[in-house]
Amino acid sequence: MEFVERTVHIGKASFPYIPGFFSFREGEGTIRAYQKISHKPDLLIINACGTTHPASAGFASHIGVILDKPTIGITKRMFCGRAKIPQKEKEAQPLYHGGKQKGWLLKVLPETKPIVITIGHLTSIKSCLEIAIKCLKENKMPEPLRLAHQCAGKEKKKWGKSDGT
DNA sequence: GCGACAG
DNA sequence: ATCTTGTCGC
Repeated sequence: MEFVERTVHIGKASFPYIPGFFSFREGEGTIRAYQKISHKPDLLIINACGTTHPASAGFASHIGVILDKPTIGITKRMFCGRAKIPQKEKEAQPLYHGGKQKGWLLKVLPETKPIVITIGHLTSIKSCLEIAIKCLKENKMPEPLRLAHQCAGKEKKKWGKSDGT
């Protein structure tokens, strides 16, 4: 796995952060940043819920439908769903919601809370975990997400705190 | 029942 | 997300 490209969209969020309505706040900025990408990816890893959402379609699913692209949702904590808490390093426990398994809790590193991996759009329960694991390097969060998050932080400082993506 | 609640 | 220093580990 190697870094290929990075694009950024700067803009003010036009909607407040309300759990359950994440797409309204993050949707526009995400789409705009995606449109700038020259080398379109085969799949997107989104820092938000996938199908483990009150409406069974979180932001990761939403963005997948709009772009007609496979997506996986990865977050630091569960928004909804039920799962046993993995204790051992590299242990994965199934995450259920609405009577079906829709993701996993993965204990990436010892001494840290497990990350939440969920099916977003056009991905299977098996592949979402496999892909997430392949994207892990030496940090808790998968490399693509870690770099994107780091980049967002720097851009935010550069452009002042006008509240953005 | 109550509180918490993706970023 | 944001508030925030020094500190620990590879």
